[in-house]
Amino acid sequence: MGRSPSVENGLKKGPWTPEEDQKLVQHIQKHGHGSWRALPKLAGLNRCGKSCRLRWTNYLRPDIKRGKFSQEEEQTILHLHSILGNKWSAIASHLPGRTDNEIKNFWNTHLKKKLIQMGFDPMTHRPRTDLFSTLPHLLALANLIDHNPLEEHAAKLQAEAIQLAKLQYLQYLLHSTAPVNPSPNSHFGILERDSLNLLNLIPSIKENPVSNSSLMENQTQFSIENGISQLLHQPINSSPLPDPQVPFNFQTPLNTEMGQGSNNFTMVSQEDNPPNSPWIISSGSSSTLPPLIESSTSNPGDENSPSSYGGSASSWWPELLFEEPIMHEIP
DNA sequence: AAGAAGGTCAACCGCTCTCTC
DNA sequence: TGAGAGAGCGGTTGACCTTCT
Repeated sequence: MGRSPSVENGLKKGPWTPEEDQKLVQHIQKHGHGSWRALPKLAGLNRCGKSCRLRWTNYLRPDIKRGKFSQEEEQTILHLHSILGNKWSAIASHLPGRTDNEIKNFWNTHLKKKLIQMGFDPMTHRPRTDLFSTLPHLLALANLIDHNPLEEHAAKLQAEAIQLAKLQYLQYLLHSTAPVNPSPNSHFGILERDSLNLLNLIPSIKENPVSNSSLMENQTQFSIENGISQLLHQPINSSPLPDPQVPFNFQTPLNTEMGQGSNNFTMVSQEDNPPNSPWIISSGSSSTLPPLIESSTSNPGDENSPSSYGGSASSWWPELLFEEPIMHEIP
């Protein structure tokens, strides 16, 4: 493994021999490493100090833990990576006996691939923007009973995604059900019923705290709890104009029709969206279903604009079934 | 059984950060 | 305050290993 031995500037490179290891260990045990640059000469090694430091910290240190990563360690890495990103040394500091190099390798060879296979962006830990192509994963994860750490992590993220979509739609409904003088016979009554039904879904977030820890620890990411709190404290008859305090961006005209049939949506990449919004689903070419969110960054016809994906809302959000077309008025 | 393809991981490279003078 | 040296970090490489065909 490693590289073939070579000599550059009189210094040896490549794999370490047992003799070299022994010299390095004996020297450090006796004198400490001191200056790494000076160490090779003092230890009688024909290596550069950097190579010695790497060999010691990644392989020879007595407190190094070898062997397979446990499920607990795997879970920790996933969790920390979702917060810290590729800060391997920072992640390693939370895993006694594991080196940054080892964790980095484990990530690149195992976890990253698994996340990709499950439809997640390994950098953001969010479902990839092509939501409809990853729908099968999403649905499969909903039925997970296996408590594999990765699947658990994935399930949390997917649950978070679904709950976020629900929250977005709920807020849309709250805005759209803002009657000045509600009448029991008006269409608003139906929409209020839908809103209440949606509100009933919310406790599932509290009961099943999705990625709470990571979201809470990473203040730059959207917090579901904050979203709920803000949502539930918002007056029902609030202005239909977007509330800057609410992390969703509702600028959708409300003279759209809730109904059946396929609808096109555009998933807008996370990078294009406000920092508080993990992603945005914007309206696409069809208007038979109210857009969940109108994205200001979406520009149909523009080549650089996000791609459109066909799909029906009820297929990716099975709990929200529209039994009858409901018209609602422009506030 | 043998070659190909893909996976693994130790080690290197180059950049950045921190410390000292 | 700026320059230089040393240390640390993340990305990449490439030889060996394992699995597949």
